[in-house]
Amino acid sequence: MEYFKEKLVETAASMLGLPAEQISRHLRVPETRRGDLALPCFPFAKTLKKNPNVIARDLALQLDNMKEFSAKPEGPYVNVTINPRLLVINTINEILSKKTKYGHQDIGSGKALVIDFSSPNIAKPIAFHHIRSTVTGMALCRLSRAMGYNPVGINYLGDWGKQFGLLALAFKTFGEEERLEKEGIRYLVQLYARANMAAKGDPKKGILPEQGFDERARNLFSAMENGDKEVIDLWKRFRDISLEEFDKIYSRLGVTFDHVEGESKYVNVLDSTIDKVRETVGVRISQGALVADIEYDDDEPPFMLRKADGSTLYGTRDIAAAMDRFNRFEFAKSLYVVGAQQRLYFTQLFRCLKAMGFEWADRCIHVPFGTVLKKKPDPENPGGYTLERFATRRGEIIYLEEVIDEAVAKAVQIMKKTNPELGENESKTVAEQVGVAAVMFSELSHRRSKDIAIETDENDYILWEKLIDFRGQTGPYLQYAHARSCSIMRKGGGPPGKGVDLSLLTHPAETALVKELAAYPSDLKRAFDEYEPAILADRLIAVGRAVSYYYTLGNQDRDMRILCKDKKMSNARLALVEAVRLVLRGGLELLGIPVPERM
RNA sequence: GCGCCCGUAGCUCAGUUGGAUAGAGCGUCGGCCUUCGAAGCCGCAGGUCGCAGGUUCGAGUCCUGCCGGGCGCGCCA
Repeated sequence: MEYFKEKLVETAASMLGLPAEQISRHLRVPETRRGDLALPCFPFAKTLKKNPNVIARDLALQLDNMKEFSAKPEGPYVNVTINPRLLVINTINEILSKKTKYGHQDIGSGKALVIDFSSPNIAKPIAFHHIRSTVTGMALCRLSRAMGYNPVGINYLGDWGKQFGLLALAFKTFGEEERLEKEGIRYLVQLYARANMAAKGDPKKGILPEQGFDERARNLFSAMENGDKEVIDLWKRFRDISLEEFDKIYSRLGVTFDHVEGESKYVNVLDSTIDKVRETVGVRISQGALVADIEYDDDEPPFMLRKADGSTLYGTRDIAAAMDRFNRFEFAKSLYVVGAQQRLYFTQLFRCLKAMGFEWADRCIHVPFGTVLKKKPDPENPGGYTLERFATRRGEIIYLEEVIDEAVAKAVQIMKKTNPELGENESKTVAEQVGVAAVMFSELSHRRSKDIAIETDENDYILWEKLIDFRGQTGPYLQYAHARSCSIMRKGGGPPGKGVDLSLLTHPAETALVKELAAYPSDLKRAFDEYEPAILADRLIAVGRAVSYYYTLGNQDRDMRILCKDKKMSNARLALVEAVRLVLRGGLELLGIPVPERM
């Protein structure tokens, strides 16, 4: 496809005497019935001082004479159809030779691209909302590798901060050793909820905060920062318990990191970090706290480095971490896949780094995403609904593990009916893969900026059938399309060797399918450029749809089957299906979604 | 109150950075299993693109003002 676009732009540019860039900016994909590419000529009318209809007519004439295209003017548009024979041959051959690396590029030329993602807080379980940063971050790692970067995935644990003072205090005052031993992280959640209650109370329920609890927690965190052994030992236990729990989920999701490190890594350099800020941008005391003296908008809260009680905040640790990352990796880009709530925070962090004189501050990019909300029926407005947050501080939480389990259970159920002949082992593996795909893909199929609403009934019971679906635009749908392509390849004896006549592929369903494949590379690039894996997900859905339709043609008409009587035709179709298989597989792998060969 | 994000079919979302008659999935209804895998395919119905102005050859897309929702706005991360 890129070849044809370039060819078109090149000829148009030389004919009109305009820079190629100006042409390609306006090149469009029109409605399918009009052709494959379209060039509106309004934009050139002014500079060339010619009637756009005339420009279109002349251009169409020229393009129509080339072997690559047929073209006709329609008013001020040139509609171009790529020679289907060439497009089919060109696209399929390219895929077959590049395999699952089709569409990959080397714009990164091996430079490091740091991705800070997942980054859960210690002592809290991985909740459903963590799916966002985790899956998006993983996909961005793989996408950046496909674009020639060397990704450095960092799981930057929230393993330092006041909440550990709170938690340690809770454990010391009313913790039960046996329960911590047995229940692990789930017990920590309860402790945390109880600690929060003690510290802040619950105005809704009329519960008052416990006298002095919050202050004692704060003191305990200060003690931690000063190296108090008893608290630190406790903290280490909480951390170990958490990491063990996290690993279970990461391995189910197939998520890996190049580095797992947390804020605690920087406790020893906090003073020198603050000194560095002081020397470069300056600091001042504001309401007892130490803040960075950068430029602020009106009413903007200051960027805080040290609280009035002397303990530090995450901002200080993030400055240290950013410096450390640049020193270690000399990154070309450094992405922070973190919720949109922290937008203001990150603009301040980057502004501060920039003011400190680090030119690489411009390479730091916050990749934000929307919030996970609860959507439930509105009792005051029948038929309507309300959106609210999950009250994690009160212990209200959806465990990601639970969601995956639910999806896997559903996959098991379906597979009992549809594919009972799979052995027990494979069946179990595949059900896991399908369930995981359903959960992961539902995240990857929306633009990051959208909030996610989990539907519940009026009693907060999750409507699982709305959350987990295997039909339509889903992960399992793509896995299914892929598994069928594998099945056909198995029955057809694998991809054909040399001497395949791809020019036999002239059926509209075949050329339509090839066009979906041909659009893959540019969408891959765009998915990376916009840090938006959903663009790739959409592309794969389009391929899946086109190939599913194509398969179905063989139901009515045996001559339309891939494995038809005509050997030459069959070989050509096998080549096409192999190309589809490679694209689906390559694309799903980039999204981090498992790709079973049967299901 | 101020700032940022979102608002497109009953629901969940696309819409290639300003181009032609706004597209998918789910759901509803109706079809296709003597299947190269029905987790599939086809069809019908469903839209004042939140509202009102503006910019121009052209606006779902840009600007302004409203409306609705989300998020943020100092010692949490």
